[in-house]
Amino acid sequence: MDSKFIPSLHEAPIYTFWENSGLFKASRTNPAKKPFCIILPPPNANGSLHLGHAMFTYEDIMIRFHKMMKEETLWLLGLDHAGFETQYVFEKHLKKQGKSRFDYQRDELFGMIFDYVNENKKNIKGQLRRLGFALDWSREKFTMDPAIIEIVYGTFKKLFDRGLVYRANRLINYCTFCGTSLSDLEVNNVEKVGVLHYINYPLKTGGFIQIATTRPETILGDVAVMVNPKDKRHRGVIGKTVILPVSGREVPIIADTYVDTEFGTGAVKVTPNHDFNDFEIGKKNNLQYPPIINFAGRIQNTNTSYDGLKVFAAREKIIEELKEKGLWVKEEKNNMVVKSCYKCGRVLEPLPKEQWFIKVKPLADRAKGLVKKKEITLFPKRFEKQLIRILDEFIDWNISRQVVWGIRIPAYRCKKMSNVPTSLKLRGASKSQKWFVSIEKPKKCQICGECDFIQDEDTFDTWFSSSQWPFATLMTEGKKTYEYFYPTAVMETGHDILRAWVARMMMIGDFVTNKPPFKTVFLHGMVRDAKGQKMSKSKGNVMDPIQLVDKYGADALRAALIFGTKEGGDVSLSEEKVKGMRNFANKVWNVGRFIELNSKSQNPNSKQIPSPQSKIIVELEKEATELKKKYMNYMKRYRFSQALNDLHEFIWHRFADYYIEQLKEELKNGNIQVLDTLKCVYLDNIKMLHPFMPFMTEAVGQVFYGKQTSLLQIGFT
RNA sequence: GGACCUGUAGCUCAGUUGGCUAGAGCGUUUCAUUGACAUUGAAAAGGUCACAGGUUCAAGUCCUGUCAGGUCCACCA
Repeated sequence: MDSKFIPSLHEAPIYTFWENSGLFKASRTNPAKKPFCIILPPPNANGSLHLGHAMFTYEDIMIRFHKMMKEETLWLLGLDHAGFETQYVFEKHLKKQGKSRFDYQRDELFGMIFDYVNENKKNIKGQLRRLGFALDWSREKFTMDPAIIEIVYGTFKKLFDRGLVYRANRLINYCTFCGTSLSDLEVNNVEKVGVLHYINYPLKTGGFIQIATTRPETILGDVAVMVNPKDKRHRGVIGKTVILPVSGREVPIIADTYVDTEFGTGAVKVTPNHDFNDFEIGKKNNLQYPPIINFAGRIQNTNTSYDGLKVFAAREKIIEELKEKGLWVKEEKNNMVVKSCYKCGRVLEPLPKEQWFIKVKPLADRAKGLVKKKEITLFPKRFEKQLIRILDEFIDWNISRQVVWGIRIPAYRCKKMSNVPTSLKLRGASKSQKWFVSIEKPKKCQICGECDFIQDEDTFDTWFSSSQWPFATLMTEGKKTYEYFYPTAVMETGHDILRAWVARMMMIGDFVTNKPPFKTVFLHGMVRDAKGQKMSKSKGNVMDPIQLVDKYGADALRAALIFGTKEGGDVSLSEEKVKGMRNFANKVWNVGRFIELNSKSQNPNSKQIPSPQSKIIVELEKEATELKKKYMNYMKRYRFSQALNDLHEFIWHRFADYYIEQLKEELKNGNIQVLDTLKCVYLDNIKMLHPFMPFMTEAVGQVFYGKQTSLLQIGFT
C-alpha cells in the first residue's frame, strides 16, 4: 500500500472492475429478494454535468447501501433530449458559425442536433462514471428512444381519448426571440420599474376619458375602455363610445368590478389579444379584434405606418404621436412584474395561439390523494405541504412547443376539412374535434378517409416526456421488470423541480399506470459557493465537479457534498471542504495501511494474551457496535449526513486517535487479539463508509479481501 | 399580498420524540519532526444558540410575538 491514497491511481481500474463484474446490473427479478429501484433524473444531453448533478451522490449512497443489504437493486440511467433547451444551446453554436436555424430544413436541423446530442451523451456518461455512480449501464435510456416515444404517444392518446387533452386557442406566453410558446412554469417573473403613461381617449360626444397604460402600442388593438361601475368619477360615461387615438376606431366604454379604482385613473384600456386579464374580459363581453402583434414581435393588422415595427419601437413612436396630438398627459414610474423567457431573458409576449393543453385538475386531485393517503412520502417532510399547494394551484398545461428538436406531437388533422373556411372560431374544445390522435402514423385521413392528413408541426414540451420517465423507462425493459420494480422505491431530485417534474410525474404516472410512480420522494438542496451564494456564470463562482474530482478524487467531492449538510438543505461547497474530505480519505487509507503492515509483521509465535489493555478492547468493541446500530438507523431514515458525520468522528477521532494509539504498544508486542479486533472494526467501518466514499474503501477492501472481491458483494453481515 | 425556510464559534454549517460541560469542517495560536498518515498528532482560544415573552423539573430544541435574511407563488392596466 502506498503511504498516500492517490485517487487517480485507483478510480479508473476500480470503476472498470465494478462495471465488468456486473455488480451494477440488476439481473434478476427475484421475488424472494426485496426490489429497490431508483430512476436517475435524466441529465440534459446538451452540455456537461454541473455540481448539482453531483448531488446524485445521494442516490448512489442509497443504491450501494441497499445492494449491501442484499436487496435486488436497480439504478436506471437515462438522458433527456431537453427539447427547447437543447435547441437553444445548439442555436448558439450555429450563431458562432454565422448560421441560424432558418438556414436548414426541419429534418436537416433535427439531424444536426441529434449528432450534437450524441456527442454530449458520451461526455456525460463518462462524467457519471468519474463520480463513481453505480448505474446499471445495460439499461441506458434516452427520452427519444423509439420505444419511449411510443409510450409517450400512448399517453397522449389516452389523455386525448379521456378528454384530458384538448386543443384551444388562447393566450400563451410566447418568446418572439426563441420562437416558441412556453408553459406558465417556464416563465420568469422579473421585477422592474416601468413607465405608466396617462393618455386621454376622446369621447365621441366630446370630452375625454383618461386611461393609464404601460403598453401604449397596444392601443392599436383595443376593443374597449373599462371602468368600475362603483366609481363615481366615471359613472356617466358607461355605454358611451370612445374614438381610439391613432387608429380612430370606435369602441365602447364598459363596466366591470374587476377594475381597481385606486390604480391609475380608474379607467382601463382592454386589449384581449395581448393581455391575460383583458383576454378574459374580451371573452366575457364578446369583444374581439385581430391580434396586432405577430409571432415575430412586430405590429400587424393595423393598416397604419406602425405595421412591421417591433413592439418597443412602436411604443416610442406612438408616444410621440400622442404627444403631438396633445393626448399624452403624463408619465409615472411604476413597479411592475414583467414575464420573461426563462431561457433568453427577453420579455414574453402574450399572444393568442392554438395549442394542446392538458386538463390538469382531475390529474392533480388524484396526485394529491397519493400524498394524503401516504402512498407517497416526502423527505424532508415539509415539502409535502408545498406539493399539496402546487397541486392545488396547477393550471392547464400547454404542451405544444414550436421547436424542431423534440417528440413530434402525434396529432393529425383533415386537410380537406381545414380547407373549408371557418369563421374566426377562436376558442373552445370543439376545435379538437377536427383533430385525431394516433400512435402509428396513419396512411389516410381518419376523418374523411380521402385526403392527406396534416400532422401538427409542434413538438411536446420536454416535461411531458419526462413526466412519464419512471414508468416509461421500466416498461421498455419488459413486463416482468416493470412489475417487479414499479412503483420505484425513491425519487431523488432537487427541490427546485418539485413543481415542474415531481408533481407532473405523479399526475401522469398515476393516470397511466394507476399506481404512484414512486413510494418516496427525497429532495436535495442547491449547491452554493463557499459563502453560501448561488453559483452562476455571471458571478464567476461556478465550480466544475470533474475538475474537483481530478484534483481531490471523487470520494472527496462526494463526501464534501454530504458532510454537514442537512437533508433538503443547501450545500455551501468550498474547495477547502473538499480538501478536508480528501484528507479524511487519506486518513482512512492509512489506518488500513497501519493494520496491514502490522498483520505482515505479526510474530507467528504470539498467541492470544489477555493483557492489561483488554479493557480498552472491550470498550472499542462496544463503541463500534453502537456506531453500527446508529448507522443502520440513520441510513434507513434517510439521514445520510448524520451517518457520515458519525463515521467520520468515530474512525478518525476515536478509532485512530484514541484506540489505535492506546493499543499500539500491545500490537508491537504481538498481541494477536488486538490486531484481530482492530481489523474487524476497521473492515466494518470501511463497509459502512463505502456508499459515501466508494473508491477508497474498495481499494482498501481489496487489500484485505482480495483483488476480485467487492464490498458491494460482501455487504453487511 | 400568500406560503415556506433560515438566524448556533472568525467563516460554512450539524445538533429529529426537550435531558451530560452546545458540536464538526475550515481558519487562528502554542507545542510535537518522521513512528500508518504533516493530507499528521497533542493542546488552546473562540458562542448571552437573533431578540422578547411563555410552557416545563429541564428549552438551541416546543408555543406566541418582534427583528433580520432567503426561497417559491400570486399580482394593478
